[in-house]
Amino acid sequence: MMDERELLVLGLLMVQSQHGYQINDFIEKNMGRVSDMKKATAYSLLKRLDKAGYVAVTVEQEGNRPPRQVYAITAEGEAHFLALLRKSLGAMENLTPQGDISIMFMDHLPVDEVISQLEKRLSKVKDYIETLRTVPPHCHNVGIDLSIKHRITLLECDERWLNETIAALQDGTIRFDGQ
Amino acid sequence: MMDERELLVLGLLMVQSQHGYQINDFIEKNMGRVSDMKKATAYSLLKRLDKAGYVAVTVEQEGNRPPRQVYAITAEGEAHFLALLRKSLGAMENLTPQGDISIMFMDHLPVDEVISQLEKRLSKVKDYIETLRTVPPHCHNVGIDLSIKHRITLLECDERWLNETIAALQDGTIRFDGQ
DNA sequence: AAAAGAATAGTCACGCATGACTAAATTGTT
DNA sequence: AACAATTTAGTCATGCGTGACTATTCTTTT
Repeated sequence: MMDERELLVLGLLMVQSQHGYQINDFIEKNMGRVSDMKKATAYSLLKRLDKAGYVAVTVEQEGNRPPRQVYAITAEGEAHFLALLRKSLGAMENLTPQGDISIMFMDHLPVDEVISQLEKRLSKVKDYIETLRTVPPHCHNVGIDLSIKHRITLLECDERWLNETIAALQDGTIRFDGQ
Repeated sequence: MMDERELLVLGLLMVQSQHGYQINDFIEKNMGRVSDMKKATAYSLLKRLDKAGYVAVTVEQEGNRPPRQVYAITAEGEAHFLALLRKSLGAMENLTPQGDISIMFMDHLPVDEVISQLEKRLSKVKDYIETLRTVPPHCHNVGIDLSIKHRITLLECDERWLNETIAALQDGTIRFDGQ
């Protein structure tokens, strides 16, 4: 989890040196779909990466604006980035997915309420798939396009599962104990 | 994320009062598949829930063993549990899945190395599906069985995606820029 | 019976993540 | 020209999560 954030920040610095605000801005605007990292976290991560020697900081004065820290990846940083990348590519994500705990305990609510909540979830999933579909293809970067396709594929699978589960709850194929 | 852990602990207490060790033991052994919560976290969560009035603590002395805290859910705790459950059932999980950052940056590695890492990932996914398939059905609790089926469904989808992606990388349907 | 190992039941210091805050410069408004 | 709003660029206190540690009891082994 922490590794992934390190990977993301180092990956952005692999393309070009950036200052803290730029990195945060990019994460919030373009990468909002793949990371929920917050601004303060990006800054503290950069500080840690600097201390570890993976990034080099220089201070830049532009006009009479306040001085900014500019972060650039070092040679060790690049090596570290590649090591993290290999490790993360070969690992299985998602060992403990969020949202499944509530499925486990659904028996504690009446069936019709479970159905209406799952319908809410379903409509959110549909909306999100639509949003992802409208992301324009990123020509010079196969990985980004692949990762978006990956997300869409998994969400479509979840959509199917939700539809089937709601149907099974409605027609009584799935029955709660004692209801 | 924190809500899910609260939901899990309160859910366990909905069935019966437990002491800290029992809860942790249950999470580690039976729930290891759905939560990676650690022992110390369970204890600190219980302390917080106590302070919030959602659980009541009594000290129990058994034989000449050291005294144990026994945690029981209160009426407010049950109400809170049901509120969390509704909220979590109706929410879309997994907005930012782990493991996808590395997909985004795969362009930084040579194609054949990407393929071999994805093959590693694929074999882990397959193994995990096998493990989940051997979990015995839990007769009196529809939710638990459903959540396991959900996991398997999503993992099978990921397995298909990995197979397709590896194939596309191998036969050159997907090409890296400049390679 | 003595020592080693495992199970039981926690505590605590430390590190990461973040909401809330600060503060200057720039742009827009009247 | 004066004032407000927005953008830019951070900092900091606080809270959550956990690895590592403590300490007692129970169970084997030798």
